[in-house]
Amino acid sequence: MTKEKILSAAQELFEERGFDGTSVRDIATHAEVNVALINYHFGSKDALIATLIEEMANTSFIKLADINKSSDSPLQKLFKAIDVMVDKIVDNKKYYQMLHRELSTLNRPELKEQLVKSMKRNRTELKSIIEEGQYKKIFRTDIDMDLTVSTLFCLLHQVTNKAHILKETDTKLKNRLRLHTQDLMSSFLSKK
Amino acid sequence: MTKEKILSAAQELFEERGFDGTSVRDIATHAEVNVALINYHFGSKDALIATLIEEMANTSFIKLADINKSSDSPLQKLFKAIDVMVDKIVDNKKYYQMLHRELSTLNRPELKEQLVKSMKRNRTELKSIIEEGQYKKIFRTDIDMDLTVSTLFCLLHQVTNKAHILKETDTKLKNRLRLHTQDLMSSFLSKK
Amino acid sequence: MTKEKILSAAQELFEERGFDGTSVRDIATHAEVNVALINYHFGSKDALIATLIEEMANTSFIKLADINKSSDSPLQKLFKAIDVMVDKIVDNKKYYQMLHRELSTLNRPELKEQLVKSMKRNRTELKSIIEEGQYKKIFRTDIDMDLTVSTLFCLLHQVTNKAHILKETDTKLKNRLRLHTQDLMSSFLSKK
Amino acid sequence: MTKEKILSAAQELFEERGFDGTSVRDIATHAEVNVALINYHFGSKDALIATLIEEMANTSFIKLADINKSSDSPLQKLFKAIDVMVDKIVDNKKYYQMLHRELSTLNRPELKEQLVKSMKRNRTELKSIIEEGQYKKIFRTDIDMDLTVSTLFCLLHQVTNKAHILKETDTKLKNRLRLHTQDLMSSFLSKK
DNA sequence: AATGAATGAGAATTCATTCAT
DNA sequence: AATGAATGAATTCTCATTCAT
Repeated sequence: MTKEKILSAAQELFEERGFDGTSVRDIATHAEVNVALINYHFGSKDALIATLIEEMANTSFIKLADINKSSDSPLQKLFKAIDVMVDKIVDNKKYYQMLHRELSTLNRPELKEQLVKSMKRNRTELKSIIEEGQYKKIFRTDIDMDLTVSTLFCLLHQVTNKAHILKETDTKLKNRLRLHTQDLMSSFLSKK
Repeated sequence: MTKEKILSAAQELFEERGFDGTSVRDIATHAEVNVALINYHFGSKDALIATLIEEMANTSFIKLADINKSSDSPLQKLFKAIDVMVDKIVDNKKYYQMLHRELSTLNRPELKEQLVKSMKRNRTELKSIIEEGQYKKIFRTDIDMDLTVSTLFCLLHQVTNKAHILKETDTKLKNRLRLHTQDLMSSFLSKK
Repeated sequence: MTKEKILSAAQELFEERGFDGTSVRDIATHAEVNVALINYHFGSKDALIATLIEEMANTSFIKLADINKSSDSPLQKLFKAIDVMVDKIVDNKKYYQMLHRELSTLNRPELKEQLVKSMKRNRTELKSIIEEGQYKKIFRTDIDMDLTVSTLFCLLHQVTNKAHILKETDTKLKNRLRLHTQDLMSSFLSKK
Repeated sequence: MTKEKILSAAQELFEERGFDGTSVRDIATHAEVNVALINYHFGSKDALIATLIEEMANTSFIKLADINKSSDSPLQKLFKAIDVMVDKIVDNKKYYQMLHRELSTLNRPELKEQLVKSMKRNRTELKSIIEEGQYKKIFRTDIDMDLTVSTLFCLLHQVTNKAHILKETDTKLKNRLRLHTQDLMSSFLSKK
C-alpha cells in the first residue's frame, strides 16, 4: 500500500523532473509519507529507481516476438510491429520520455545497461522481420541494416521529445505516427 | 584569458558529465582557477552554461540557407543539405550529444527555448526545400510534412547516442549516414 | 528463548563492534528476530546493555573473598589472587576488552558506575591482602597503596588490548602473565 | 585562524565525548562557525580527526631517543625516561585519555595504525635501555621483556582513566606516579 | 581581476524508538 | 509474544553563491 504510494509518487516526480532533479524528500512529501520510510522500503534512492524501472519495464514491454512467429507476410509483420510499438509508446509517452532522458544522462551506468538490454530484444526481432523479407525477395538487400533499424526506433521515439506534437490527442497522434512510419519504411524497403 | 580557460574547461566537463553532473568547483579545479571567479565572470552557473551554448551554437551552426538559394534541383538541394548536416553533426558529435542530453532534461527551460529556436531555422529551410520539390511535382505531396522533417533530423542526430556506431572512424560514419539518409529520403519522397 | 537469542547476539556484536558501533537493527538481524522485539523485551538499547553487563558480570565475577579468608600467608594469598584473576581475565578476554572499551567511553555514565562498583570489591580485597602483609612485617610499608593496587589491575588487564599478545594460546598466555605479575609484585612488595 | 578555532573546538569536544560522540555540527556550533566550513577546510570529519591527531602527536611526542644516547647508567636512563614520560602524560592527560579511548574502539582502523606506529618507537627505546642494563649485568635477564615494557607503559597511562587520581594537582600526581614507577621498576629489574 | 573564506540550504542515509495489529 | 510499518531527529557531506580583501 505505502510502497505503491511511494512508487507512484516517485514515478510522477521522476517523469516530471528526472531522477537527479527529484529528491527523496520530494517523493516523501508527495507521497505524504515519512522520509525514512523510503529507505526502509527500498534501501536507497537508487534501489527505488531500479524497482520502478523494473516494474514499468514489465508493464510497458513491447511484445514483438508473437508477431514474428505469425504466418503473416514480412510487410504485414512490419506494419503490425509498428502498430504495436506506436500504441505502447504513445500510451506511455511520459515513461519513454523519462527513459530517454536518463539514457542520455551519464549517471547510473548500471541502470543504463538494464535498459539497453531490454531494448535490444526488440531490435533483434525487428531485424529478423526485415531479414525474412529480404530472404523472400520482397525487401531490398542493399540497405544499411543497423541504421535502418535504428531509424525505425528513433522515428517512433521522437514523439516523446517534441512538445508541439505532444499536444495532439493520443488517437490522432497514433494515427499520424503509424501512417508516416509505415509509409516511410515500406517506401524504403520495397523493391522498385 | 581566464574566461576562456573557464569556458573550455566547462565545455570539456559538460560534454563528459552533463550540466548537472558538473559542479562549479569541478570547473574551477579543471581550469586551475578560483571558484569564485566563475561567478565573478559569468554571474552564475546557469549564465555560464548559456554563454557556452551560445558560443558553441555559433561555431557548429549549420548553414542551409545558401543551399536553398542555389539553382540546384530540389533533390540535389536535399542531398547537399544532408551532406552538410552529416558533416557538422559528426564533426561536433560531443556538442550535439550534450545538446540532446540537456534538451531532454526538464531543468533550465529558458535554455531549451534558446536551443529550440536555433534549430527551428534549419527546420524551416528543410521544409522549404521539400515544398519546392512538391511544387515542382518531383516530390510526393501526400506526406506528413512535420513528421518528415522531424524524421530527417532525428535520423541524423541518432548517431550521437549510439555507442556502437560511434566507434567507427568519422569518415566511415559520415559515409554510412549520408548514404542511408539520402537513400531513405529519396525513396520516401520520390513519386513512384 | 527469544530474549536469550537477543542477548547472545548482542553480546557477540558488542564484543566485536562496541556498543555504539552496533545498531539495534544489527542485533535483530543477527538474532533473526524482529527489530521491535528488542525494545519490547528490554525497553531500550541502553537497558539491553545494562542487562547484558549485569549477566556477564555475574558469570565472570572474580571471587577474591574466599582467598582472603584462608589461612595462607599474605604472599600466598597474593599469588593465589593473581592466579584466579589471570584465569578469569584470559578466559573472558573479550568481555574484559569490551568492558574496558566502554569504560573509557564517556557515554552511558550510569553504566560506568555499575561497572566501577563491581570492580571496587576486588580492589578492596586486594588492598586488605597487602595490608595484612604489611601488618605482618612481610611487605614494605613505604609504598603508594593506591597506585600499587591499580598497577596490579592494569597489568593484568593490559592483555585484552595487545593484539600481538592475544595471538598466543590461552595456556601460554596465562603462564606468562601469572609468572610476570607474581615476580613483579613480590619483587616490589618484599622487604629487601 | 578559523582552522585553528575549529581544531581547538574539535579537540575539546573529542576529549570530552570521543570521536563518534561528537558530531560535525557540535564542532561547528562550538567553534561558532558554519558547518560547511569544516568540510571546506578539512574535507571530511575523518580528515579533521587525522589532522588533529597528527598535530597533537607532534606537540606531545615523547622524546626518549636523546636520553638513550646519553652516557648515563641504564638505571639513570630508565629513571629519566620515566620522568619525561610522566611529565608528558600528566600534562596532556586529556589527550592521552582520548587516545586510549579511540585505540580501544574498533572504528577507524587506519587511524589506529597511525597511533600504534608512533607509540612503537618509544617501546623500542625503552627496550634498548633495559637491554643495555642487562648487558652491563645491572638488570636481571630472567624477565619477560615484552610484558615488562608493556607494564611500564600501562602503568603510566593508567592515570588517564582513574577518576579519583585525576582530582589531585598535577604536581602531586606527577610526584606520586614518578616515585611509584621508579620504585617498582628498579625493585623488579635490579639483581638481588 | 582575483582570491580564500564563509554561508545556508539541501542532499541521502541511519538510528532508536513507537504504533497498530 | 511478536510483527512490519512508520516516525522524527540526527548524521555527514556537497552545492552554488557571496563576502571581504
